Amino acid sequence: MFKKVLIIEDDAMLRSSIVQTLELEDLEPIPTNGFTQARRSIRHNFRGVILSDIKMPDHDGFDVLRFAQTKDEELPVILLTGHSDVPTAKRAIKEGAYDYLEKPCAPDTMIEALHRALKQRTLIMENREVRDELEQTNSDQTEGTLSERLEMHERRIIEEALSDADGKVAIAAEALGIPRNTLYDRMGKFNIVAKAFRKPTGN
Amino acid sequence: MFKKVLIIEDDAMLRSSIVQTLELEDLEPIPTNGFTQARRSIRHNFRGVILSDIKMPDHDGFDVLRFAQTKDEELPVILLTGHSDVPTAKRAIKEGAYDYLEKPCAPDTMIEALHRALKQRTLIMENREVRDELEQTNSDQTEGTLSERLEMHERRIIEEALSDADGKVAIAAEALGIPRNTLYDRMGKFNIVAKAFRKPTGN
DNA sequence: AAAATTTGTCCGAAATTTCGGGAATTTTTA
DNA sequence: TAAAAATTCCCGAAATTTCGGACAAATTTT
Repeated sequence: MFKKVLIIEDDAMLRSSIVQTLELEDLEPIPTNGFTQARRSIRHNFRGVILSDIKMPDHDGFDVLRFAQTKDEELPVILLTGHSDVPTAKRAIKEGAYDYLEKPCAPDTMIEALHRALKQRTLIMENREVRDELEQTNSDQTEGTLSERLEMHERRIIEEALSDADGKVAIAAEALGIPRNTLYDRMGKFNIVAKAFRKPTGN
Repeated sequence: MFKKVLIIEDDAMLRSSIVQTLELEDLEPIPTNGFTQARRSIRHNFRGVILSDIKMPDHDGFDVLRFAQTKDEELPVILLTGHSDVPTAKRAIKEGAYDYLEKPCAPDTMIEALHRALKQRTLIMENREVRDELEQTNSDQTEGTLSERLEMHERRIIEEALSDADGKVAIAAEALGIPRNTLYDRMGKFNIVAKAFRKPTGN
């Protein structure tokens, strides 16, 4: 599970207090004093969540939220808000903020919210990874001649076997259940050289 | 996104109030009056989350939580708790509850928490689906003779082509770039009959 | 109902693949 | 360094695959 929490808070005291709270919970706070400083950390595939004050000198929490959404639509942003700003925070949620915390808030409450956000972020990133993987393995071949597709597959099988056998043709041939000579025949057809598959680790 | 919310609440008034709140938000409440009644709805792959009172005549929220976890480790459970029971709720969170709400709670707050839980549940289920799919397509063949693996693949290609061609061998053959007769040869080898691929829609 | 098209099967020649044997060369092992 | 093993290539016979032609049966179109 992810642990990074990008903290955007101009009040130095509060900021370090939050950092301490998170560190006690084995999270990884990344403290910043405002939007400008935080900006470069906010990027697609950020492996964590954002915890931002809503009211700051230069920019407000909405700036953070909007910027985060341009970088990654599914990057959870939790806003810290004073009691009088709760309606603002609710509006922020409608615009995609993940949650808000009313200042001052109990450490427990903050940790609970962060855990939920981090869990969601982890799930989102896992989802993306698995989907990418699926797309790759699925992009096998959907067009082309039967023989072209079969040759593509045969090449892959042979290369995989050679790779597993550390480039040793004899071993690969046995694994594939064919005589060495036959494998050489096939390799010749596909312009595969065994050397390319030797020494998978180091050199 | 999922919308089901299994409500476990013995107080009929509060229960119907919650139902109304959820319906206004286009969610799908499933009201029950206690653990016994809810039990049969709690199952693996439930497409929603659980919202349960923590203090009830027959069983308490922990019973619900534990039972849910035996059915599905990743089924979010939100607990409704009186003010005096907040410490209990925090303990429940450590045991895997997703969140808790202090009674009486503002409809907005409840909806926000439910949305987060439903979003997480949706992500979890998507994750499972994609992983299953990946496992299937990945279980191609990692062992066996070269010819065995190639034949398996050839069979799949042919069946896919026939399926696309509505079981018409001539069309499938053209798509595969081979003469019709050759495809018949191959089909004979694999015991594939074209009829099996006809009429994919209706009859 | 007749005509036209498609299906499914068989045949046989040409092309390709398989595979054992052999042998020169390189790499690894002892 | 000597021996053992593996690589890479060539050959040729046996087996398999490809593919066009032909044709009866089944289906669809007209």
